[in-house]
Amino acid sequence: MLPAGQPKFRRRKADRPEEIVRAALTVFASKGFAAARLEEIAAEAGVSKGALYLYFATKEDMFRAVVAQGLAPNLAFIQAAAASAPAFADLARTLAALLPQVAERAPIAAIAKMVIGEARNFPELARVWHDQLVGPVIATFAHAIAAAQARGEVRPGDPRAYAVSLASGLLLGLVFNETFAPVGAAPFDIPALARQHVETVLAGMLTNPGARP
Amino acid sequence: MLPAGQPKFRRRKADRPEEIVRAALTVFASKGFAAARLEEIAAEAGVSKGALYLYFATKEDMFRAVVAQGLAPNLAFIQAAAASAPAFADLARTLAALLPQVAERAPIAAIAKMVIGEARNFPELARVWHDQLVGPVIATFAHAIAAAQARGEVRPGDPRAYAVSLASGLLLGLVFNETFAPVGAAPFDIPALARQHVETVLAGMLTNPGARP
Amino acid sequence: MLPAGQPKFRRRKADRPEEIVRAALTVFASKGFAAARLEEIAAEAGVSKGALYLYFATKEDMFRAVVAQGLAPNLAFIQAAAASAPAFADLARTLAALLPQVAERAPIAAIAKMVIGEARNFPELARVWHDQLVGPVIATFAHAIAAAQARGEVRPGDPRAYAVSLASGLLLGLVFNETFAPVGAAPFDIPALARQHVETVLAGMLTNPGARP
Amino acid sequence: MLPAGQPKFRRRKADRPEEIVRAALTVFASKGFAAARLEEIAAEAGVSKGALYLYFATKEDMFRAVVAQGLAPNLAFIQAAAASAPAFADLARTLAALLPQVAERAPIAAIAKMVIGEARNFPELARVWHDQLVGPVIATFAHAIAAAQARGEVRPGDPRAYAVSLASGLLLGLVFNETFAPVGAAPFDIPALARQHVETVLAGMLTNPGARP
DNA sequence: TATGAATGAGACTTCATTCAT
DNA sequence: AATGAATGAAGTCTCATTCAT
Repeated sequence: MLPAGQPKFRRRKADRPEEIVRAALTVFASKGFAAARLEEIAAEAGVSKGALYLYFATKEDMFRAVVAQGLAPNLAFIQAAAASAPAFADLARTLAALLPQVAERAPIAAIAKMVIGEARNFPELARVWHDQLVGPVIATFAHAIAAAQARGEVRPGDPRAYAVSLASGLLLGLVFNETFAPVGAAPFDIPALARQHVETVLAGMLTNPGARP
Repeated sequence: MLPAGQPKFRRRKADRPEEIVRAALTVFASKGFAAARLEEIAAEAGVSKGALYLYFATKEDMFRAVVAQGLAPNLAFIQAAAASAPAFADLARTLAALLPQVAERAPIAAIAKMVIGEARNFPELARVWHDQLVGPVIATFAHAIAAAQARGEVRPGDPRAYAVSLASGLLLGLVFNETFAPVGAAPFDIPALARQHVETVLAGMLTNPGARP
Repeated sequence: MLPAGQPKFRRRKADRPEEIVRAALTVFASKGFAAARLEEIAAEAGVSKGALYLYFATKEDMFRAVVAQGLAPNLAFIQAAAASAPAFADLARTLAALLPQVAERAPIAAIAKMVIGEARNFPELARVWHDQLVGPVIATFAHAIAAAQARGEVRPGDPRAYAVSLASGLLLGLVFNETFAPVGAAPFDIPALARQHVETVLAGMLTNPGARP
Repeated sequence: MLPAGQPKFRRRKADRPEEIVRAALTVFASKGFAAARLEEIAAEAGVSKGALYLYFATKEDMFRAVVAQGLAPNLAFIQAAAASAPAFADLARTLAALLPQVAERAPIAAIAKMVIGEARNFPELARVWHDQLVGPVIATFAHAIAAAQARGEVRPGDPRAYAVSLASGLLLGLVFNETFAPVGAAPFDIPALARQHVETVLAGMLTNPGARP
């Protein structure tokens, strides 16, 4: 019952969907889709249960929005990195330095966990993630690696497998921390792990690994 | 109703728990804990819903049994491997050759996916898996790596991180296949991936990687 | 097994129904009909669940048998007592002395509690108990009281109500003990309570109560 | 489906718990706890099954609420009566006149039947009823009776047993009507029964019962 | 006759979704 | 736009009853 024209401290309704998606991410990531309760998401978002239905038709739609929202920023990021295609080793090192920062800011790991965990229940999401993010990233790397092999910089071997090798250390570290740190495991220092892993894999891939930093 | 000769009841009490756990694994692994329906598990096991409760008190107990059952064989396997500590590189190569076979026979990947996905909902399971399997495996490897570093065989660096680097390629390949192959992605050849990954990482770790196979 | 003709220590199958009814009484009396589980009755009777169905078609039949079995002995007892109709006061005193003994031996109170508690669920049983036991007993007493009133021994008043007054003390005492003694209440000494109650009521009923014992 | 003008939802949160308890009392009293079905309670209360869980966490909680609700009014009533302790005989006569009215308005008998019938399944309820209602009432009466004995008004004898004798007629009459009237028995006129019973017992208790009304 | 593993209908309970306010 | 009481379908779990042994 504020006098008209005084919406000073009222939250903008335009922000609501984003707030809800953020809350939903938190709950979905910790409980999984089926075990997540809309009541908890509503509470986390600071709105009523009914309000969720003003922005999303169903719980599934909310989940899709969460997953989709995790896609866009990464897509842009990766494409930009790939477009600037420098020497392959530099690309790898740049990503190894940047990705941990991204992972700490954006909830990539949480969303990836959801995609992996619900892939059987939401195959469209698995498909979208593969077709738009995971597949292109692997292809981009594999392409750069193949080019480097042609130039004699990288040893023979399956370029896609090399791409997996490069990315795997960071991902496994993130998953380990997410899964076991809450039950008392000593967490990994993700940036350090990423750095060591990429240097190690690069040293194993390159024909002339001499120039180690 | 039933065709003659189809006994309505079978009496195989001793076999039932194992059959049910196998069926439960299938369903839990594909749907997750919360989305799995006991009706489906019962159908998969070829028994009635009620029969499940002759062997497991609750759905949660059934899940615990599934996860616990995935633990024991791996424990034995890993301990045996670690006990025979040969030169570090040989150990790594041996495991890289054996693990893909194990992973294809036993549903390690499926169970690991469940542990990761439900870690927040079943922290005891995450704890058991860490304390009894994941933690010891990492520790065993880290120990062997540190020893090799002391002998000058392995370059400086965090031994636990090296252990993660070694294992990560296989695991990421398994997860990729589990997640994206059903939606049309080209699956990785797991043994080949494991071999190339371990060779690459070893080449990057060892001070004198000359002796590549 | 045993050589034929040597059934020495085997329980007679002729006793089974009785044993089961006894066990059923115990369980029904403590849990009520609906909350009683056949498994518990079977365990109490020392037989398997399936064996119950060799003697009773359904759980309800078992309950009916329990209630019916509580009926017969009491019927005979009461009719014998009424047949010998001496001076009314002596009848009352005799019963007041005998009934507590009966109540301690036979589970009248337990069965009565069941009849009262399940009267809405098993109206036939309530009807049988009323028509064959409770009604006749009240009628017998009311008849004797009316005769005593005609002889001037008992004051004016509703004979049926007088019958209720005479019986009520014992019954309430039994119910109190059954209900509240298990939760720590000091139980009543039933024979003493019955004696004092009957003497008190008689003293209030009789025109010349002088001859108190 | 619904006739127009019949709102599907009513919003009466404040009234609901009371309505539900009333409905639950009806059903629990007629069926007993275990045999009562929530669907029937919901229908009786005019709400959906799910709505019950907005106000009570479990069926047991609902039962507890029903029993507890039958406790408070009686407590107040009895305490008020005992506080005004006039000559003992007057107290007894006053209660004999009042209690039947109370019993006809409030469902004391129904709730008492439930407490008795479920005492073994819900010992806490039996304990609360004893400690807060039945025990104090008996103690209050016994105290008044002992005082009257000290003044020479009441004959020797166990005061607690006298209290039971006084109360028993009314209670047995109520139970008889509840149990056997539905199957065709002639019901007792409860106020008349209570009056005659109390006068009879008083006449038997008092040393000088001359002043009979 | 006796067993007890197995069944399946039915109960309690949860929660995504609706809608009067 | 927002609320939250209310719904009802669906899930977990219980247990009287059946039947191969």
